[in-house]
Amino acid sequence: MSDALTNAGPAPAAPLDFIRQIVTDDLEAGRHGRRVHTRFPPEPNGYLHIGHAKSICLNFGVATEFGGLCNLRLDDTNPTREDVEYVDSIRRDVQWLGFDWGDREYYASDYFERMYECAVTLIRNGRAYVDSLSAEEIREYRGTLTQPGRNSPYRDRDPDESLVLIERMRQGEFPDGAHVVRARIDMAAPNINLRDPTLFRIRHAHHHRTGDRWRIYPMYDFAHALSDALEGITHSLCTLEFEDHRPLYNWIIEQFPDLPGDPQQIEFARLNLTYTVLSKRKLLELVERKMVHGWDDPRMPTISGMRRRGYTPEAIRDFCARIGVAKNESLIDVALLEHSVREHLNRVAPRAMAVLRPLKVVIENYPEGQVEMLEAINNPEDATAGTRQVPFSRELYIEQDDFREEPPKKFFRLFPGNEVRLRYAYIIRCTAVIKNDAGAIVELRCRYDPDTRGGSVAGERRVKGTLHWVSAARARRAEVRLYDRLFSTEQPGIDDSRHFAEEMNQAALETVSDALVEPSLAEARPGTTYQFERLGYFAPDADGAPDRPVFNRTVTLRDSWAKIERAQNA
RNA sequence: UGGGAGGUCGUUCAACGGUAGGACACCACGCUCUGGACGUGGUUAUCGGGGUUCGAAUCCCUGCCUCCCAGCCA
Repeated sequence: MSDALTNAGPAPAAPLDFIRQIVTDDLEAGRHGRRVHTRFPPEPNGYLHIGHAKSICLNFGVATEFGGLCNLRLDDTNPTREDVEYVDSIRRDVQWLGFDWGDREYYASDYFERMYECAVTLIRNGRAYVDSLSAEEIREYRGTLTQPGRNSPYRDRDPDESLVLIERMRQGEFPDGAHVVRARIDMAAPNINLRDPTLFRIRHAHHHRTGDRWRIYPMYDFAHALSDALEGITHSLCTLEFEDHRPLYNWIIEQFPDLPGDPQQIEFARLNLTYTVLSKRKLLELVERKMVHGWDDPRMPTISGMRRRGYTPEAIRDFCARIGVAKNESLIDVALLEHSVREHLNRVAPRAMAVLRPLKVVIENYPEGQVEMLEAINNPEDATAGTRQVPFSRELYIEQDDFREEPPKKFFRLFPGNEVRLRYAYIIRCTAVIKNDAGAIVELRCRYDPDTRGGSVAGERRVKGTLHWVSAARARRAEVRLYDRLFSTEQPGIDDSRHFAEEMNQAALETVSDALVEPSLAEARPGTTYQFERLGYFAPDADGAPDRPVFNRTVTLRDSWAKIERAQNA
């Protein structure tokens, strides 16, 4: 990973968000030994998505801005849901986003032994016990939101007896659910998390890292607080739904004052985005029910999906900076994400010409068999990007949308008798329209003006429209996948009278199998996103072959003609 | 109806007792060999009611609305 990119981020710009404000105050007050140490703690039970990107940018951003460190911690305490495939994808995605955790890649499972010892300590101190109620009984004893719970009959079990039981639980002597280790706090607490929360449960399951060494696994609240303390975390940033857990988090931390860290948990609002879902459960369901083609389907809001779609790490980081961090529960307009993507891609994407729905054009007065190489600018926003040669010939293809036999108002493109410029080439005039027996337009006859060649000073004549095109003889056939928003409703799943999948956008993927692209695109490989002029940004997909490239549409260009047309039709 | 949290332009973030501002979106116009980009201008907001204060989005009281919590998930 390059140093330049490592945990890239500008100095914090004023004003500070509330978390950076807290960190600033902590530093000034000399808290946490004047250190800043955060962590990004995903559970490896799914792929990372744009919501995680927010958390990643926050945790790594805060750490580097304040001269601290951020750990990557895989929170792998539930072997029944987790998998190495997810671990690998998480490492890949965080790195791709541009963040570096150095050698601080930790796993909650590395701490199982210590967590076990902590549980034993709590039992010895009378702060925990082994409960032998069933899951259903525990639920009944817990009470309700408005009624206090009741003590379990095992709550006052002799610590020595609990000690024997926890050891036997560990040895695998009991089936799942037979016993559980619980903290002894307060069954009447108004905060349900304090009503003797479970610390360890029995799970006869194979763990992706610890194998079959353990038959009991710690619960989130216990594992998370201890992991933070063990790693010397100072600021433990998490989402709002854990606000209720903070008293328990603090309780656990207080039980073990000898641990290296004295972390404080701070909660912020998770990201919600319009026209998509950002819950691992729902994303997993889409994958498992094969409603999308895997976690990295370009329609998915996953990091890997966005990467495949052609989004850049810079764009995603910019988006995360723009949305800010607060405690308001917000729903961000996906247009903001698309704006960040366009803004970055506009600066860096090499331009090329491609025709999605070809319409043949014959330049009647252009010599048959002649091929002329025209110079095209690779990126008008970047002078260092240079130029390339594009072949021009008598037979071309333009976009079907760029011709209308009967032009609507403000239609600047080609129509009978009208002149347009062919990008980097000549001004042409449409002289005839050729149709098949069914009346469909199959070909245009045009004449060009040799004095208007692109780039030449002589060609100063002005026309309203400029069209992109490809040479019929030299163009390559390509498959283009046109992606759009995954859901057709702003907040899929908000209406719980129907399943969220019913709100999927059936037009989110349209495959164009016979697009034509300029020859230079034959070299295109995944990793670079191109701008197809006047159409949008497109990313080469690994599904493509040299003779059959495949491109994924990242996002369209802003299209003011589409707006005009919509207004006219309205 | 227990506990926790939150209400500022359409959306989102800011304003830390002193002119409610930015970004996105939207609407005009200009510019353009991408109807892209860029430039200029514009519309729109402090949840309601009281109070404190010279002055309140900010402090106090009160009401209303929204979200989260009853996994041996995280």
